[in-house]
Amino acid sequence: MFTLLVRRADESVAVIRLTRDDGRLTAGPQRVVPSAALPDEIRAGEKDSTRWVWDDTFRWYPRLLAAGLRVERCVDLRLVHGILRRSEFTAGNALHGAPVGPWDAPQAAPTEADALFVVEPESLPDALGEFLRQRDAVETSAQRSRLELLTAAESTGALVAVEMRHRGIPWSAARHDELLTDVLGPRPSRAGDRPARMLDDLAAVRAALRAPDLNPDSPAELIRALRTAGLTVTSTRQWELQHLEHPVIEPLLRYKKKQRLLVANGWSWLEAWVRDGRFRPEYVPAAAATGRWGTSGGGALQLPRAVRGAVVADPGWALVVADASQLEPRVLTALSQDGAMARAGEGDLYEGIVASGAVATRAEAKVAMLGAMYGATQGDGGRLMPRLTRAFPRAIALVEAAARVGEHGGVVSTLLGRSSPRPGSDAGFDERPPEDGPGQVDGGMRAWGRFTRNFVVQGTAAEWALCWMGALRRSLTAEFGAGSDAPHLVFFLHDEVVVHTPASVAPRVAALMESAATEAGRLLFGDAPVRFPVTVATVTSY
DNA sequence: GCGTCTCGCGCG
DNA sequence: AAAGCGCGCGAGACGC
Repeated sequence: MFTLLVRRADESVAVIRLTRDDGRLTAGPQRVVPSAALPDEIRAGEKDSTRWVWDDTFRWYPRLLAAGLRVERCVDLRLVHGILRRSEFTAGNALHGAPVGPWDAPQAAPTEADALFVVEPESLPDALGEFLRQRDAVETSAQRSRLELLTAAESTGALVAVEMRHRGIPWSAARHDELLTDVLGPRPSRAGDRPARMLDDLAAVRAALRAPDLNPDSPAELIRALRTAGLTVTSTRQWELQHLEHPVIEPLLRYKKKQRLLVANGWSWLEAWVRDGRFRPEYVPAAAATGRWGTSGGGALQLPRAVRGAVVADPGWALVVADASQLEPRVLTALSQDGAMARAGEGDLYEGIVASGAVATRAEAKVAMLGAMYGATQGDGGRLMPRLTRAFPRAIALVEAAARVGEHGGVVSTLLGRSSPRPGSDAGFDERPPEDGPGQVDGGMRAWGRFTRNFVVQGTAAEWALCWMGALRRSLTAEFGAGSDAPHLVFFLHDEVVVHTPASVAPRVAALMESAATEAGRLLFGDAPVRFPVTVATVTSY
């Protein structure tokens, strides 16, 4: 049922099968095979539907994919260790609160498929012992089924992360260049020169401020020039500038917008990150404490809408884009079992909140919900809180309780058992919470309360998204296989997925995305009367 | 000159 | 209309 793979110092691989005897997990004999025999091991294990156990998916899986292999299920010991060590659901177990060790190492950099001569590092120490400790922590937990689901979803997520990088996002460099040229003007022949359509804005800015040598890219210089022109500003942020009355504002905001596009996603970005028609960001599971993923390389987490048009399906293929509508408030509804909010969410959640009479407009409903989940105290969000509390007492009580725990240095957990770090500690367990006078909650602790308030919602939403993606991956494989001509995930961003698919089967892919969302809701929340609708669009360009 | 911090802004 | 969560990145500012 499990097969542990351990890479040894000489690059051979130890293979250990683990089976269950009278409910006890026991390790069979260790077989050592040369690296070159690993593909055969994988093929044989996949036939038996084994679950591969390894130290770090990012060390193992890129090479397997490069060799044309695919793995259905795994246990990523490093990721699971990170969950179990912090989880409140493992309290009392040896893993709970264990000191920082080799299993807390950051994710291994993915191996380039073509770097065939790089020496593979040996596995993290005592993988078998670590796996048995993890199984013990899960199986003795009072919340075993939730931890089983979370650790399986986390590990499947790691497989998806490596597979998405392997396939890459189809990216049209020509289309990207057209988009840039439309907005900025043609690419300057000399690197470092500003494109033509920025020079107009630059000249207008300099003229309006009577500062012929101004470099608006320097906030310090810009703020001095704005003050000299009689504008009382404390920063050069867009939202502070945009409501000022001065001839410089319009060209300055235009300039800043273009500068941002040029610097973050301009031609140098294209050259750095797009190869052979594919953009391959590295995904980092659980980069955020809440379990949300991060990315590294190319800023895939922040692809501006302005350049998404450069994501273009291959000829004869399509992109099926799905996003979960209003995911976080729906997760809060299900977590808190707030009946009134569940009724409001039968259609568009924000319209439903308006219909409940709590607020007057959809925009207010949205601001109020975000304010509740983020801990707004001022502005429209803060102002609307009392009305939201009256209309949806259970939902609001849940986030308020999470905030109180954080304000007093405590730990909160997601539905499936990912627990928040303690304040003042990156690693999460190694420092005591700051001294907290009786009844006194200072600004720092109030900020931590906003973090724990949001943690339960954002973290549980991340769990839903992992389950959604895992269910989608499974159904895609079941229906279409995993060949190079089969539909496959190419992008994931918190509550949004993109599948690249032969156009002929796009409608079927869209249906699978919707049923996977329903399945994710059932996995987490059983029969709770909360819908998780997804908006699906089939396009040739994202 | 180099590493680190801060700002500003893109995304959810 | 602006203030409240989670990220990554580039450029400039700053400290050594």
